[in-house]
Amino acid sequence: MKYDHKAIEKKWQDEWDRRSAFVAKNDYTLPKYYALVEFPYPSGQGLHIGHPRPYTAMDIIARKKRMQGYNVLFPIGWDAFGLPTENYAIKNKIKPQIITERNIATFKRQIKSLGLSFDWSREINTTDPSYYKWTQWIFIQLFKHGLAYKKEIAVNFCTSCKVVLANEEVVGGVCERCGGEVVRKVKSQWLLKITDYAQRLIDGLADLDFIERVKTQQINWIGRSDGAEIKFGTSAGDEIVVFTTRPDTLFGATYMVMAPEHTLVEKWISAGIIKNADEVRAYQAQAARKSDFERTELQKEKTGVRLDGVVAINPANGVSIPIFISDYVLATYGTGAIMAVPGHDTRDWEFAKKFGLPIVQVVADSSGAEVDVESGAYTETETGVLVNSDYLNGLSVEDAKKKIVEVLGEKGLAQPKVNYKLRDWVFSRQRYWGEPVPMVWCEKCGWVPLPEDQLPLLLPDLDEYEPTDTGESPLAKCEEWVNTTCPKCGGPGKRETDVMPNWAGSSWYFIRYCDPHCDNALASPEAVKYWMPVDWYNGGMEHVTLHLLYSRFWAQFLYDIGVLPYSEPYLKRTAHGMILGENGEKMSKSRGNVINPDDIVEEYGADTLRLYEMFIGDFEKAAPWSPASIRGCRRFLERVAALPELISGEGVTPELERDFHKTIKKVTLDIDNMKFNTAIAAMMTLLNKINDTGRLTKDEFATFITLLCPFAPHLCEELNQTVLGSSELISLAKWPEWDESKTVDEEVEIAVQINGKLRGTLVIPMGAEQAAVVAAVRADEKFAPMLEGKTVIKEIYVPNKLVNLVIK
RNA sequence: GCCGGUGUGGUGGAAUAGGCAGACACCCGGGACUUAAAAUCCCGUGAAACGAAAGUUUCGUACCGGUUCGAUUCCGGUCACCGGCACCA
Repeated sequence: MKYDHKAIEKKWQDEWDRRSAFVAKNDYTLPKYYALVEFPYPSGQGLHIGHPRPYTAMDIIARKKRMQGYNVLFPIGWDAFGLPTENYAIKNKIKPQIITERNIATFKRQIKSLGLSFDWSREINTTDPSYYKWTQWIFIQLFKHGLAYKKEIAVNFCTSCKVVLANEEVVGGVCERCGGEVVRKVKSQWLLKITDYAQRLIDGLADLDFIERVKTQQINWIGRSDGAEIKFGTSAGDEIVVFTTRPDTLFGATYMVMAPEHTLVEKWISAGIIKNADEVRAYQAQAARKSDFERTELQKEKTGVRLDGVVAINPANGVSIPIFISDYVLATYGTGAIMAVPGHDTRDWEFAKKFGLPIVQVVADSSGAEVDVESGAYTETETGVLVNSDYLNGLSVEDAKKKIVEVLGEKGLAQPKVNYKLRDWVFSRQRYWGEPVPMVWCEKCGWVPLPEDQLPLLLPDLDEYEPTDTGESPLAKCEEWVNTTCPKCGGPGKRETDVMPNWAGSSWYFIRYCDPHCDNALASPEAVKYWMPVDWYNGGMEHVTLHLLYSRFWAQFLYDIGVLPYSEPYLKRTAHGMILGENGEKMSKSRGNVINPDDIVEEYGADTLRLYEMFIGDFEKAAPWSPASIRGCRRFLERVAALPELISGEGVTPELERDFHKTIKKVTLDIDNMKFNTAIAAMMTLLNKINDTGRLTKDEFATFITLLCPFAPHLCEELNQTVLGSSELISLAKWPEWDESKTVDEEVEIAVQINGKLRGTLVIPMGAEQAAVVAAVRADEKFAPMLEGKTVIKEIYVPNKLVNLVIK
């Protein structure tokens, strides 16, 4: 058969559509399988050559599961709210709705050209009011349960996008999206209390089949620290509470540091206690001006100001110690104040050196010997032993931690405490192209959520989307929309003008797929119970601390309020590696190494592109694009297309039959382990063997194209129809099974070693006994002379692999 | 600095409950077919040395060392690169 991919591919894509081949069945008695890929943001650039990699991988898994008899849900949709579309709208004076529609059309055409077995009847779009109605509904539930609240906070503000960013969106001190400068600004924002779920988000990971690097990255991001809170008295009468993970070192605390924003500073200045108030104010102002970027840049040199006129008292020994403010102490973590132990903390040591503060050693090495804390902090905790610490002397660090909290705890001065790095999720964006927050401000009632029958709260149709210079949302200009009545008291009210971040819609989309047209719930409880949780979710590493964490948080919340019957949405999570440019660098316009998938589909066909993206290397690792290598995949498919010429009526050959069983086993297991590259290599090897054999049976040919079908479905459908004369879809055929006994060869070639060095090979019957193998080696004309006159002092035999004779 | 990952031919990559390193493919070289080229097919292809040849030997999985009959795989140390976090007390 001449392999004309252009004629074949469109034909079968249409045929799959016509027969609704991949539509998931709503028969909840069938065994189900839910395979999920991260739905794309339909950007103006069109599909990236990286997209087909995870899509094809999950497509192969979905197709194989379907062929194995599962009712498979493999859905797709569009995560379409977001800044790039809005920025494009501003620049080109086109409505975001229209741009989004266009981009989706392009993406859809491109994705369809790849022959992915998505269930298009369940296509969703986060910007569709029937979808974001339920995003808004979830927000209201969060509000009703006290998990959404509005607060004046210092937020990350991108000066270029003019928008507030979540901590997760600030990368290296600059805006993740545009690279613009990020400054801190105080604004009233909606926040979601993800911190309430910090521990559950850690604990939940234990039983999930997530790849290890995803788990550790989430755990590190949540950042649990076990320690204690300790109260320090002051000469001003107020108490300073600190959080520390090293309460054992309390006797070594020689000064204290508070964040410049700490409320006590303000209180003491107003009370006239602080004598150098001007200096303190100047430092506060300077710290507030610094952007995150400057803070990290300037971190080498410690700065700070001593509060003159007030001292603290170390509760362990009653010693008076000075108090400083410094921006190396963060207002947002712990209590915003620390006890400084310069002998055993690197940061405190640097600060103490700079300000000439005393450095006291309270931990010695395991032998109890003094260590030098003048030239650097001693931070060893495993083997350290306490010294200069009264009743803690001689204890290990671990024991001392417990003891001191116990002793001070009795006086009410200390208690165990757990802290997390995770902060609440800043949920407001002062932009246009997002879900409106369904809340009304009423002077009398405060913030009031819209009643459910007023959802969705539609995004008004504007002509101007520019954010204002004050950082207010463009919606604020739309007075007829802003001014409304309070749903509670009927008095005048004003709508919230900020919109949700683009992480909102993607935090629950996998639930909507279960029942995408449901109009009285996120999805019907029966559908959710049947389809959820997602059996296998593949996505990028870049979403581990954002989307993946946020969506687990929402799922846990929805479980708590009885909407989801499972608290964890995804059973299994894997991550794909990036496709890099030919030069091994990340693909980008500026580097000029971008490959357009349309060109590849046009020249080689979708089947070749699919095959190549799976063959390129280890699925989890990044791999450079190679225009030369892709030809090898095309050649393989051409040889497959030529295979029918070899079909003969003669029976199977036992050797080839064994090769088939081995290949079925290998491909089946490799797909389950995402080892697509070796699965393809196995099929290539089998094809080479068929060509060497020179003939194969019709059944064997059918088996071959069934195995290959998930990888190159168009060609296999065509061969199934034209060569085998089938009117059924091979995409829905039964997956081949192997007979274990037929995967075993009768004879096997083993390695023969003498003194651990390879000396040759020997063919022996499969499963031969050690004595027989050694005898065969001794009798062999090649090995016998090597053994002559020597004594064998040890025989090592690994069945069917190797024999090693140690001689003297 | 901390956490995680990765280092294998000219290239992408195989092979680790320790057991014939380099599967499969790309590139390259030689040959067949062709007036010629492309395509296709066949053969070769880690390096070095010896040999007329079949072949033989030595070296070789970032580097140094250890355990073992045997190490790409395990252990200790070093270096390089990639990703994440980063004054989190």
